[in-house]
Amino acid sequence: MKRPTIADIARSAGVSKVAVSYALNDQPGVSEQTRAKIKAIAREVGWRPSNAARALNGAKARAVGLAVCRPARTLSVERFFMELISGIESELAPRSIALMLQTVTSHDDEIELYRRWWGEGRVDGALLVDLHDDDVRIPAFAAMDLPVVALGPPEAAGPVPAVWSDDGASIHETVAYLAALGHRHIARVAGLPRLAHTTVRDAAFEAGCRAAGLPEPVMVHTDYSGDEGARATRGLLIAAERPTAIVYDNDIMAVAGLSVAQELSLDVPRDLSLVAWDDSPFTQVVRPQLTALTRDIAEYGACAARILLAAVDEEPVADSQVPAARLVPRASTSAPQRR
Amino acid sequence: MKRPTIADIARSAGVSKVAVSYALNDQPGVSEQTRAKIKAIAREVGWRPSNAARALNGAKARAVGLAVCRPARTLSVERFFMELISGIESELAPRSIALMLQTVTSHDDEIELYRRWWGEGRVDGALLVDLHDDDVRIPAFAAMDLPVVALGPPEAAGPVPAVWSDDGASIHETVAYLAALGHRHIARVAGLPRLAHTTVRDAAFEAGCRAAGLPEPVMVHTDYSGDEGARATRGLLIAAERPTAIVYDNDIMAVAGLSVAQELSLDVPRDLSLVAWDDSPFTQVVRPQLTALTRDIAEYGACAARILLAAVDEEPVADSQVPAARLVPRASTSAPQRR
DNA sequence: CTGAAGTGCGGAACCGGTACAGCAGGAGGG
DNA sequence: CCCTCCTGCTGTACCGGTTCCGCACTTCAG
Repeated sequence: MKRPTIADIARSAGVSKVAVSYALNDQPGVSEQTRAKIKAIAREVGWRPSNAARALNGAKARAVGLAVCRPARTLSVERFFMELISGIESELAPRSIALMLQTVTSHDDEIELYRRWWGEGRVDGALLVDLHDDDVRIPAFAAMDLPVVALGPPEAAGPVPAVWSDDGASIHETVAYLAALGHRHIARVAGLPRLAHTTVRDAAFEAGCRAAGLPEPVMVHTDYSGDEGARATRGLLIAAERPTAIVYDNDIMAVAGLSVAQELSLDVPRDLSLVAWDDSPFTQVVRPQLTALTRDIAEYGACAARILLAAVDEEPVADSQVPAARLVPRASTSAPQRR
Repeated sequence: MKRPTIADIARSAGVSKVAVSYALNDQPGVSEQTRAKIKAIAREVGWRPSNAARALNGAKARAVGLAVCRPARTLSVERFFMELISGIESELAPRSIALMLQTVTSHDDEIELYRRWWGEGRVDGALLVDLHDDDVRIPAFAAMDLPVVALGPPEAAGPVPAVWSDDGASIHETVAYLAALGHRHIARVAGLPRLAHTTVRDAAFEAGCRAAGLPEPVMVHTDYSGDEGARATRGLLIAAERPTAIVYDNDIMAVAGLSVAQELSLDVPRDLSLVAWDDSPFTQVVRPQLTALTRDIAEYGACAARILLAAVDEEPVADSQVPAARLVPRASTSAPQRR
C-alpha cells in the first residue's frame, strides 16, 4: 500500500496529471466540477504532496535551521534556549514551518552544516545565535545567499539582519538604580567574554559606573554555570574591598551567588544586594526573591522568526529591536548597610 | 549563480551524469582515475546532493520528527525537554540526521502533523512523548507505518516500541527510605493525572506505602508549575494531619515547596523532609540542598533516538529500558522530629 | 457564416538525482 | 583465432510533482 500520487488520482478521476495538479493547487485551468471531483478523490485516498517532488521544482523546503554551537549535553543548562525555541515555534507552527535543530561543536562545523542544509535544499533560512565578536560566521553567511537572521547586537552582525535588544540600557538602568540606593562598589559576574552581548554589557557596566561617579567596577567572566557563578562570588566576597552589590549575567549564577553569600553569613540584601539578568521561576522561589532583569526571551525568538520568514519571502528586512530587559526590584536589593 | 548539479559536473568532466553519480557515491562502475577527477571537480564547484532529488528516488529524509503537544510558550518551563532534546541530538548529530521540531496544541493535530510529515517524506521516523493513559496516538501510529518510538511505560505504548525507566522502582526506593527514617505520613505532589508515568508513580507510591505498613498516603495532582507546587504544599501543610515528608514530581515544585515550608516557619528537614523527582542545578543551590531522584534524561532521549534509528533502518526493535532514577539523599531529608 | 477570444484540458519537458540494461574494448582461456 | 568475461562507461527510464505550450471545443461579435 504505497502513498497515492497525483497520477493515481488522475487515473481514478479519468483526467490527466496536469488537471489534478491544477485542481489541487487551486489554480485556474480546470472546471469547478472537475476540481471538486479531484479534491474529493484526493481526500478519500489520503493524498499528500510529496515534499521532495515539490522541492525539486524550486518550491520552499518549509523549514528553517537552527544550529547550536554547544555540547549537546549542556543545551539544557540555560533556560534561554528552550525559551527561544518556544518563541520561534510560536511563529513557525501556525505557518506549518518546521525547525531543523542540530548541535555542532564548532563554528566551522556550523557553517558547514548550514552550507549542507542549504545546498541540499532542506532549509529556507537560518538563525544565528551566540554571536561572537568578529564572528567567523558573518562573512561566511554573507558569501552564501541563504536568508539568515542573527540574534545579537547589530554591530556584531555586520551585514546580516540582526534582532537585538538594548542590553546596554538595561545595564545602565540597573547600575543607576544601585547607585541611587547608595551602592558604590558594584561588581559584575559576566558570562563568556567572547560573546558579543557580553562585550556590550561589559562596556555599558563600566560606562554606567563612570556616569554615576562610582569607582572602576570589578568584572569577572564565567561560563554561565552555577559552579563558576559561585566561585566568582566567593572570590568577590573574600576580597579586601568587598562589593555591596553584584549583578549576574544569568539567573543560575545569581542563585548560586545567593547560596555563597548565605554560606558566608552575609545577609541579603542588608550586607549584599544581588541582581540577576534574566528572570525565571527560580529567582522567585529562593529567599529572598531576587531582583531581576526581565525580558521576554520567547518574544525575542518570535521576532527573529518573523524577520527570517520575511527574508525567506524576499521581503526587505531591517534590523529589528525588541524591548530591553526591565529591572524588576525584589527583596534581594536594598540600600547597603552602613559599615 | 545556481547550485551545481551532477549534470554540470558531468559536462565539465566530459563524462555522463551516471558516471558522476557512481563516482560520488563510491559505487563501482568507474575507474579510480575518473572517480578522483570527478570528486575533485565536485569539491571545487561546491556540489551538494539535492536532498529532494534523492528523496524522490526513495532515499531517506535524514530527519526524525518530534512534535510536542504543549503550548509553545511553556516548552521551557520544564528542564526535561531541553535535556531530552540534548540527548536525542547527541545521537542524531554524529549521523547528520536532523531533528524536526514542532509544537502542536492537541493530539489530533499531532497525529495530523506526523501524517503530513510522513506523507510529504520529510521525516523517517517519529518520537512520541508525554504518553497518556489510553493515548489516541497509539492506535493512530499503529495504522500508519511510520517508524515510531514512544517514551513512556510499555503498558501505555501498546504495540509501539517503548523506551522507559522503572519509575515504580524509584518511587519504591524513596518510600522505603522515608519509612526507614521513621516517617509515617508521606505525601506526594504529583504531575498531570492523565500522563502515563504519573499513573505508574501514583500506583507505586500507594503500593510502597502499603508495603511499608504506612497509612494510605495523600496525593495531589498539579500541572508541574512552581505555583501549583507551592499551592499543593500549602494545602498539605495546613491540613489537620500534616505529612512529615513530601515527594514532588519535579524539581521546580520541590523548590517551591521548600519556600512554602520556610514561609510557614517549618524547619527542613527537622519538621518536614522533601524529595524532588529529577535533579537539577537548582536542587543543589537552594538551602538545604534537596534530596533528589536523579536520572539521566539525556540518556533517555539518546536511547530513544538509537532505537528509532534502528527502527528506521528496519532492524528489529524491542522495548528498551534505561536505568531507573536513583535516590540521592541530601540535606532535605532526615528522621522526622518527635512531636 | 466566419473569425476571434476564452475555457478546459492534455502532451511533453523538466527539476536532480538513481537504477538498470546494454555496449564497446581489452584481457584471458581454450 | 574465436569466444567469454570483465571493466568502464553511456542511454534511458523513472521518482512525483509543476509549468509551458498548444489543441479542441464553445461562445459571441461582426
